[in-house]
This record gives sequence, structure tokens and C-alpha cells, in this order.
Amino acid sequence: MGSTISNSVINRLPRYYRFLGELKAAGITRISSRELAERMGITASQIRQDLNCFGGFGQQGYGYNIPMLQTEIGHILGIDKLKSTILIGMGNLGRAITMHINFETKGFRLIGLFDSKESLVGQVVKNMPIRSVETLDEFCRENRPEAAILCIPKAAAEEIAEQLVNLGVKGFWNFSHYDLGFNYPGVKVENMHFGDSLMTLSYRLDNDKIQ
Amino acid sequence: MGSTISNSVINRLPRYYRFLGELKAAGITRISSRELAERMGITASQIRQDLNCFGGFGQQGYGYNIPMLQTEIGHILGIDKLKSTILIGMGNLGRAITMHINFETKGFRLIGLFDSKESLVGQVVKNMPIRSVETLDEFCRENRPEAAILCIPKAAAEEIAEQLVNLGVKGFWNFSHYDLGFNYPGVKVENMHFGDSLMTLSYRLDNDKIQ
DNA sequence: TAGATTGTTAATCGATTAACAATC
DNA sequence: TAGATTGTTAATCGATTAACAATC
Repeated sequence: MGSTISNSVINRLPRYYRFLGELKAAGITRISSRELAERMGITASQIRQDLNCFGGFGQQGYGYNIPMLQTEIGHILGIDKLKSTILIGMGNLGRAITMHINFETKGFRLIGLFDSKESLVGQVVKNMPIRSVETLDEFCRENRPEAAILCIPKAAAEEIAEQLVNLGVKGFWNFSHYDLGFNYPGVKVENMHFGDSLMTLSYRLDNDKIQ
Repeated sequence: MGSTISNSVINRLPRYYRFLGELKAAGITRISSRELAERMGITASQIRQDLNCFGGFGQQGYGYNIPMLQTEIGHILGIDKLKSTILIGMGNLGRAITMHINFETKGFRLIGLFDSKESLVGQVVKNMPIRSVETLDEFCRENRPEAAILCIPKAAAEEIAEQLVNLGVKGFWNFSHYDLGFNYPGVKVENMHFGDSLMTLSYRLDNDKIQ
């Protein structure tokens, strides 16, 4: 096992996790691939194929045990292994993410907030002080964050990403418009490109009128 | 032409638009598919295939004119046709999106902000008053928004989405954990599932160690 | 004209769906 | 046991890459 799982499969796992969580919350304990497929709007084949990348979690003639399957998928996603994370850029967006996201249920622990604006430094958000980016090196050498969240403009992101990669950061949750991806091979990047997503919606609204 | 363009192609268009914008800003006026491919980390074939879904924008022996190509892609994306949009849910996230996003350069015009919390109603953000969701029907019948941004929890999203679809909203930028997608055929949805993205990053950090 | 690079067709690759034997 | 549903192999479909003739 290892790195042979396709991106398409990995990107679907969180959605499975979510649907199974809802079913569990509704008190349902068992489901067939056929029924789950129907609820999710995909095919039963795809579900069985996807799951069997990681092992046989079902039982013939019965289906899948919902709480067990959810736990397994969470484990595959590594959300039970909290990874230390810092956030750079405490503007509107950074602040909202800090407040809004439940990191602990998604595999991360937010341990530091940073901004370059001196007027923000020292403010406390979610029980953490906003630190000066000047202290980033020191903080990282002491606390060894595995991941970083970039809520800063493109130009700043280029600089900071370089610095963080050198400090051993292995993964980025990237809200900037800087395409980190292929500049640092080996580093994992998940892009949240708001603008790209909006433009895609614009296209769909103006085109494919039917269905 | 019309609805025969694959999602893969459409999802790549905003990134082309972004890269061409940067090249234009750098004062470069001309580029070959080979060189653009190199900069973007994709193949030249893919660029030529993608562009030729919409027409021949290049010139043999020369390449592509950067400003012209960017304008064309913007036009394809429909970002030169502003679509009226409302935002529901003025918590941390909704507020950040209102402040942070440049809607006008991405095909949208934000015309209304809504929240159910009476304590927020009347507050002014970006020169717009936060309105009560009670007034949503009235506002939509008067202003006919084409799109809506959902920054509310799943349960609220289910209700509000139903209401908005009935009021003629044709597209959703969805930050909630409610999977609108297949409940309303014909309605366009772009999901921004923060949690899903974070979990995917978690997987990548814990797995595919090499490269 | 010769060189470069597109537009486009053909070949390859990967992902999704269908089918079915294994088995609970 | 009979019925149901998985795990898995085979078939199909779609997307990406390669190749090359057209043409600026």
C-alpha cells in the first residue's frame, strides 16, 4: 500500500466521511453500497472500488457497518493524528478561518498565528496571540509545525512559502493566488482559490443552460 | 458550441486567466504553448487542446498574443457579464468573503447581505446593510439575484437553498456542508468545502511520503 | 523560403462503470 | 439453504499526451 491511490479517490474520501457521519447521527448502523450510492448521487461500483483501494470493509450479503466504516475512513485520512499548524495572515480571511474551522476534527492543531502588521501583533484570537512574522523562524525551530495556512497576498506568499519550506513545513493550505504546487516537489499543497471557483461558477451560469 | 466542454477544461480556465494576467503585468505580449506549459507545469498539448475547445486563438509559427488570449478567456468565463448575487450568513466567514473578494473582476456583483440574527441586522458592511432573512423573499422578487453565496450551517442551508431556488436563483457558491448539487438539477453549484480540503491535506501529509 | 508553432487527428493512459463469481 | 451484497475482474468511457500536417 502507499502512494498508488489516485487523486480522484482521495478527493472523494472526505465526502464519504461526511455522509457516513450524517447516517450515523441519524442512528442508522448499516448500509449497502447501492443505497449509499443513491444518497450520494454516484454509482455503487465507484464506492466499492474506492473502498477496496484500502481494504475490504464490507461483508457480503450485509453491506457496510456505518460507524466502523466512518472510523476507518477517518483513520485513512489521518484525521486522528493531529498535525501542528500555523496560520500566516490575520486579515479578514485568516481571522475567519481561525474562528470558523474545527481543526481538531480534521487532522490538525492550530498552534500559532502570524501577521506582518505590527498593529495586529499581540491581539488575542481564539486564545492565541497574533505573533510578528519576524518571530516565525524562532517559533518554527521551537515548535516544528508540519503545516501552514497561507492567508496572505501572492507576493508575500512567495517569500513566506520559501522560508517555511526551509523550516521544514511539509504541507500548505493555500488561500493565496500563488501556485506553490510545482515549485517545491515533495511539499503537499491544497489550494483554496476563491477566485478560480467563482469564475467557474460564472462560466456555468452563462453556459450549459440545459441540465 | 455549448454544453459539450468537459469540467476538466472549465476548471483549468481560471488558472490560464491568472497566468496570462501575470505575464501581461510583466509586459510580455506573446507566448508559445510550449513555454506557457513549462511555466504552468502542464503539457503544451493540453493547452492547445483546451483552447481549441473554444476556437483558434493562436497563430502558427508565432504562438499566442497574451492580452488578447486573456481577454478571450475572460469572455468565455463570462466575467465581463456581472451577475447579481446575494450572500446569506454574515458570521466570520460571510463577513470575510464580503470584504475580501473582488466580485466585479470575477463576473459577479454583490447586491445584498442577509443574516437571521437580529443583532446583526442593520449593521453596514462594505456599504451595504445586513438585512433580515425575513425580507429575503421580498428582496429577491424585487432584485432577481442570479446567484447566492451560502455561508450558513448545513441545516439552514437546506431550507434557504430550497427557498432561493424557488425564487429563481440559478447558481450557488456553497460554503456550507450541505451537498446541494444533485437535489436541484439545472442549478449550478460550486462547492467550497473547507473541511474536505483540509482532510485531503491531512491524507497527503500522512501518506505518499516520496515526491 | 525556412523555421516555428499551431490546430487537429490518432494513440495512450487512467478512471468509471458493468458484470459476476465468491461468500456471508 | 436462498438471497443479498460484496470484492474484483473485464469492458467502456473520457481525458491526456503524442504526432504531424497545415500554415503563418
